[in-house]
Amino acid sequence: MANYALSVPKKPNIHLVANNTAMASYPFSEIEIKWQSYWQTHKTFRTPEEVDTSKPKYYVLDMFPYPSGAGLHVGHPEGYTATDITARYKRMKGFNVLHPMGWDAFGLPAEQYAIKTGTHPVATTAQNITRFRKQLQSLGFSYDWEREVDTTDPKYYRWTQWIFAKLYEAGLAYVAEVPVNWCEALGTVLSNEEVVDGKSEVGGFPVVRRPMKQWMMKITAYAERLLEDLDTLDWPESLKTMQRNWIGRSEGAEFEFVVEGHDAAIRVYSTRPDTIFGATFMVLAPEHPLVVQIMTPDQKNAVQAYREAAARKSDLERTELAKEKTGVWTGAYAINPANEERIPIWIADYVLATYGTGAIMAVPAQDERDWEFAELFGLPIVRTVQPPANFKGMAYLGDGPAINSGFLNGLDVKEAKAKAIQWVEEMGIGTKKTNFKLRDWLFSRQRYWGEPFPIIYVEGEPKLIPLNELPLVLPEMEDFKPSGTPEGPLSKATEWVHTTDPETGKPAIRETNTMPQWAGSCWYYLRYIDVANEHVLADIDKLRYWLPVDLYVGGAEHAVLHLLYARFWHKVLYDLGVVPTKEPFQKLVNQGMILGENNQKMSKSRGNVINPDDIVQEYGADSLRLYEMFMGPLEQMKPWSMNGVAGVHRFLNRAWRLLVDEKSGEVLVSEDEPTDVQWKEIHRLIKKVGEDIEAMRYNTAIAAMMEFVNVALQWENRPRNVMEPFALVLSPYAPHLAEELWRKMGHADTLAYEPWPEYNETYLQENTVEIAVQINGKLRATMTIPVEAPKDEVLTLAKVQPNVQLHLEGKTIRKEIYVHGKIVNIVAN
RNA sequence: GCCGAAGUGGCGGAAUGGUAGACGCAACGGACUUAAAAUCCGUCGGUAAGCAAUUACCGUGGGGGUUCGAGUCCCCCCUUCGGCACCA
Repeated sequence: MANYALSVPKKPNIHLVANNTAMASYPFSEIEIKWQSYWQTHKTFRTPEEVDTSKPKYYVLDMFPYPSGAGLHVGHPEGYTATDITARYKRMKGFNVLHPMGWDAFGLPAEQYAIKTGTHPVATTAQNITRFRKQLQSLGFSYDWEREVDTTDPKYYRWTQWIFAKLYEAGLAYVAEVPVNWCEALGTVLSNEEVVDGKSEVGGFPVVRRPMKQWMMKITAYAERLLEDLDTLDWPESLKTMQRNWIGRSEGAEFEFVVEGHDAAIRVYSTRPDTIFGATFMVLAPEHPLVVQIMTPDQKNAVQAYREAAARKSDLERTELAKEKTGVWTGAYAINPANEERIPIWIADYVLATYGTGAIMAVPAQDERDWEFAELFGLPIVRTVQPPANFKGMAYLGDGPAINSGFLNGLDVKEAKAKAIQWVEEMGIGTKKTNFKLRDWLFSRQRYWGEPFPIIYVEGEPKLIPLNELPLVLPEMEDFKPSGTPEGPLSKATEWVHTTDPETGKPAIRETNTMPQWAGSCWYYLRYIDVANEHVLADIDKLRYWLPVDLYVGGAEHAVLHLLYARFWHKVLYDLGVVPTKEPFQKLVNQGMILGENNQKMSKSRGNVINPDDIVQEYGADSLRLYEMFMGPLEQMKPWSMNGVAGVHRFLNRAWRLLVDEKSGEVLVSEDEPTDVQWKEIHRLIKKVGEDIEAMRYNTAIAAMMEFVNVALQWENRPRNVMEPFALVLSPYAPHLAEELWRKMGHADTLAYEPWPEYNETYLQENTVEIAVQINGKLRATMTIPVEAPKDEVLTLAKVQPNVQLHLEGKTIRKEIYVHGKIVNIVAN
């Protein structure tokens, strides 16, 4: 999950410390510590286990962080501040709010640190969590800390294992032989990220692909639903598109070509069965099982050599490096069932063994890849869709009438497709078929620091351990070094590995792989709802009240994997009746990345990393929160600016001075009845800030508060009826400062549950308004008029403006437009 | 290559089709100060004219279009960022 481990500051930023030692500030440190401890001791943000369910609820979720040794990054508080503002706002609007935080603490860095230093991951994880919690608390986030989850806690991963067991029982978890990146020199399996150009990232040792029995999750069984239900979600359209592409649904037909001289047929998948008359050759994936059977003796050597070369290449090499098409003829022919033509059968690695049937009918005239291949090897090309007259390209993928296609001739693509499918079915050689790009999910990791599988092998067969034995706890180990075999480090815990089957008493061996980091993050949002439940993953009534998550904020890097895996598990749990909703996250927002001051990605090597602790110390948490929101729209990528932080800090100082006399420390509110102008300003602000929070336009709400303070500082008095609402609308953004002002204005309690102030339209109405006067769309004057002034009067007034008269001289007015309260446009020539 | 998002002052960014540049930063001028910091007041897209108030023209990546009126809507193109990458 949110992982900024790579971009870590070790030293404090020098220029930051030197910069603003002399800025006179309100006593932010004192105030922030005071209110943080108040909230903690009063359990201000505790969401009780039993809430008044007649009240509306709001579940605001952050992507929980990986507690790296580096501590918090300024990227974390961006999304966390946004959700905190919304959470605080919703509380004031009378919602029961669930706003939890936890730790995605399994994973590779802790294990690697353990290998390097000999410190157990349990110890480093605990340390890192303590540090992260402290840092988050120092920013004044209104989390209910009694709902914390930690994916490495056996009380938590007991349920991760339980969900795995349910998936296994449902036939959605299975064992398959899948290649891993095996590095002989390091004696370990590497993740794809750890392999660079076919060598290990560490040390540059050769890496080979080696098949191994691993757990897979049958996410493909849910492909259709994962695709369909995207339509019901309030997610960014771009993200939904990414998921749709990832799932990659396509419709076509699967049908057979008979191999000449063999009792065999090649099954192909095509989305363009209408082009079957143009199939001039066939291509099989090199791994296709039929290859060995059909290759002719004189082609045998070439075919075998090609197959071996392909087997040596990694997936990456086969796609990224192989721009040029390659392939070999098998010597065999197939019969095109549409026209009875003999067509050669080739093998080539541009056909993937893992998609469709691992074989295609090649139609070069209507497929760019096939065209390229045909040209390279001099294979025939027959157009079966008539391209437009001006068509200059090679393969033609567009619509047009079928040609050279027997019974399909003259039909457009859509009609021809339907008829071809019908024909294939009538001939009994195939059927209509839907395919997905989505593959099953490789769920095994050859690591120590992850959830153990609740699986034993008895006589080589996998079997669930009884669920009442959960959690199956990770064995204590001193040595986390790779085992030297493709087995994970757990294989070295011999006593743990060798066990007996509690049912039969037979000797059994435990699964030594562990689950991937995704497992724990797939369902953590459920556990927050009922964090201490020892009987079920979470109580169904509580789930019914709180689900779905109303707002989920996190980085776009999880657009596909985490969000797809979590949706998958959620749907499985829905089918089991464990959760009441089809989807977990109703609304989702991706925060943009924060760049360094030089507009580059923050990283240690670039020396542009900003440490939140430094900002808190220098300017206070409220300033950090405010700045993170003021930088620009949440979703956008944007660079850090230390001067910008100082700018919002100055604003908070002014807000403080608006209400507190600097010399005496006395509060400045008066009991005067506010003037019309004062009413208007505060009601306008209440309206603007409320609307902006609802729309997550946090930056413009802050601009409005700045405008308000700038105006209010000019006033001679500070009426309570204006200043109290101001403190309340400021509070979601700068909660410490707002609480302190609220207290100074004489309130004994926290403002966290004060009702959000209401604005009154009558105060917002103006008597006069400034409008623009244009001639032919160009601004020539502005004038102030009574709001209710009728059109004739406004136009008359507009025409007597000196500059307007000047521009109308010698012209004839053709048209006069008045948009009420906005603009006059006179068209003249 | 395909899909998606975005291009506005020196910078971050504002603008229900209706006065482009709110708010903030930086810069510059001034007040306060022995001095500096902090604070406060003011100027701040470009060009030209004027002592000046001001006025004219240009200006939201480029080119067309719709409209009384376009940063905003439509078409074409360019650039940047993100995702996918032989999925038949």
